[in-house]
Amino acid sequence: MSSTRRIGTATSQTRAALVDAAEQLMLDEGYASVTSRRVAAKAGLKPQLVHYYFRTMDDLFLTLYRRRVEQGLERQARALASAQPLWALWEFSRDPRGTNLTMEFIALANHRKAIRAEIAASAERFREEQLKGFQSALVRYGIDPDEWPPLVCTVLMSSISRFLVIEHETLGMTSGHTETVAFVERFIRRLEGDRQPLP
Amino acid sequence: MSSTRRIGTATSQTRAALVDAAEQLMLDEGYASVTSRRVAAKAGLKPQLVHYYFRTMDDLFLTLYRRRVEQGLERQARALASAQPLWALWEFSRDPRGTNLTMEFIALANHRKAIRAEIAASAERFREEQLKGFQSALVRYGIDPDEWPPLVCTVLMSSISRFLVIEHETLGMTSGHTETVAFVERFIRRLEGDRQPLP
DNA sequence: GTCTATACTTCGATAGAC
DNA sequence: GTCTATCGAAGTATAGAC
Repeated sequence: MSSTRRIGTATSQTRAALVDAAEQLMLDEGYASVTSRRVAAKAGLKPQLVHYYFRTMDDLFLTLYRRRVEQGLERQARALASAQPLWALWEFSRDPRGTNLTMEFIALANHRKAIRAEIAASAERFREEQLKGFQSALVRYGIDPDEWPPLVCTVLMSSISRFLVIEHETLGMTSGHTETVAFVERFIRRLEGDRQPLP
Repeated sequence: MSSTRRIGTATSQTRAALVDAAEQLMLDEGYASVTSRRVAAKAGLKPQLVHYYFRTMDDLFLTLYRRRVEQGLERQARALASAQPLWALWEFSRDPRGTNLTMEFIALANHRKAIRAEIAASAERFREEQLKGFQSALVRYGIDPDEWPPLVCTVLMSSISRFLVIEHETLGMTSGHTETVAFVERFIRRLEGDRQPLP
């Protein structure tokens, strides 16, 4: 299948530098700016090196994406295992950096099938883990699952946080944001009390 | 300022055909596929014609966007003026075509400042109109505005509908969707009863 | 007013030098 | 194992022919 060319070890520092540069570019200027030339320039390297370490640009995107998913799942797991899982997940979901990257990947997925499949799969994993966390938390708080199904709660929290971040970070919009945040946090506070400072 | 070149009347059929082609491309393959060459190919025209009718690609994007905004505001106004404004707005917001295009433009806005400003401005207009509609509707239904602020309701409905459309249309995800839709519609039904078929 | 010939830039990717 | 010289295709945009 693959030509005998290229090897590029997985532990190479150059390789890692290229992934870092790609991530930064994607955040700063969008996925369309993540080209072999611009990534290399940002890392202070020659453009051809991108194609040495990654057979195609899709390879680079997938490598970057998987690295992010690992970090994200780990952070989410820590949030869900904490003393105030709802507060922690809400804060985690509102982190602009994560959402901005995710949105870029979703836009990218629109015309890159390999990436679309990867994102859909990982999104399901995030949701599954969230669901487990919400289920046990809501039971613990004595919430009636018929009135507030845990699955619905995870979808609601994801959609609200994502939407606010997109509007604010990408468009600079703010109208209705503080009110909506206060609204959501009123619910969380009823169940988990005030947010406790982390150790 | 502008060179003496190009005129391209606003009523030209060729011009309209290019905008149509751009819109279709954007929906089918994402904004990155909206290039002068591909737009022209889709319309069965020479690539250079794009630059005759639109000085830059940004011009084309803005023309397309403004056309969509006009249509969207009109449809939203009709929804809000109808007998069941909450049902109508919920259905309007869940229309995949509108959301898909909007998401593409938001992604595009990430690295095109002229477009970012335009989108932010129009998003505020949509929200303002929605707020007015929700305000009068919720008053009519006897809802306590301290418990359910109309502004928060508009943000909630927008975020949930957008999010579901993105997940479903772009990623093919469905987990939790029917449950969440049912959850939202239970609220709407309490206020407006069953959805009445349109005349 | 409408369209074409053409310039210039940047893209992804490969073959081959060290 | 690492990097460079180079190619062909595609991008935006302009000047000028009809």
